Amino acid sequence: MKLMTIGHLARRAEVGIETVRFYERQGLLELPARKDSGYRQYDESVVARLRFIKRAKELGFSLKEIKELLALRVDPSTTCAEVRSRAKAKIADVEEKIQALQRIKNALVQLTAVCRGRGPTSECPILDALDQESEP
Amino acid sequence: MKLMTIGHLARRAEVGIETVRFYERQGLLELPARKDSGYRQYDESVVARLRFIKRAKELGFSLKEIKELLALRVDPSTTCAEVRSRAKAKIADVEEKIQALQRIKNALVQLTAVCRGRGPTSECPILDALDQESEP
DNA sequence: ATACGCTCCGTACCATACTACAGAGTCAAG
DNA sequence: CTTGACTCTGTAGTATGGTACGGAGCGTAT
Repeated sequence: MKLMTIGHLARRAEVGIETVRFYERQGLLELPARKDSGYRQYDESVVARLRFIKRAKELGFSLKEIKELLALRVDPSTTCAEVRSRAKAKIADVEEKIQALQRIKNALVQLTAVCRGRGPTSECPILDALDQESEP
Repeated sequence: MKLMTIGHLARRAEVGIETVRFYERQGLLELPARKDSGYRQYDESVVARLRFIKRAKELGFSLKEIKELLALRVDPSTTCAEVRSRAKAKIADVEEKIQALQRIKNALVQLTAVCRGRGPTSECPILDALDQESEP
């Protein structure tokens, strides 16, 4: 198992070194192994973890929520039923976001279709389009 | 056209009064009409605008991006072609988000399916599930 | 063996997006 | 015509999520 330094990890995951240490303090990354010198040592899997954190952030999840997503697992203090019920709640959450985005996307599509260069449009076309979305 | 005070507006859109004034300063809401007393007067449409801002924020858009979405319209300084090309860029953006959420959702679904109460699971099942997503 | 880059820790600072006053004026019910 | 709730402006404070030092030690290529 090849290990890497914090600098390599940060470059591979496209985040800053300080961000890695920040996430460690926030409990989003486990405490890594250390060399005798005190240098942190990371394995491959942490790259995926960091990329996940990055993507989830862009999707509007807070670090606290991301931590919860990463913690969805069975362990001595968490039963399978608990994990399942938490995961189901997250799924509902994610589905809501998908639907909201879908509505925004449809509104944008409609906006490009309606726009035909015949002069100024309404105050705020995207809201008009969303309106029609909800009451077709 | 019935007008409402900032307090009514805030309650209807489920945001704080201070938030309304903050959005006004940030240019997300137009300067409202005022009574002689200086009280702001809002019409119905601002409720929808605020709700849109609220939802978009939960989807990971910054106020700056939300402002851009609301500004997608033809006016004396913006041609239809410009609006269309900006809208297209936003659509691509939104589609990416939808896909990323879909992957997370699939990973969560898989996680609930795999979890069968046979003791501790891996370090981080959601990342395992996302892995399988990308290379089935 | 030394120079250059990397890493360590701690603390301080930053941007974004609110949230909470203070002190004064407004409105509307009784 | 007063009382209690609401609104005004301006400024200050908070939470989140980083980002940037400073001064020290580590690592390795020449």
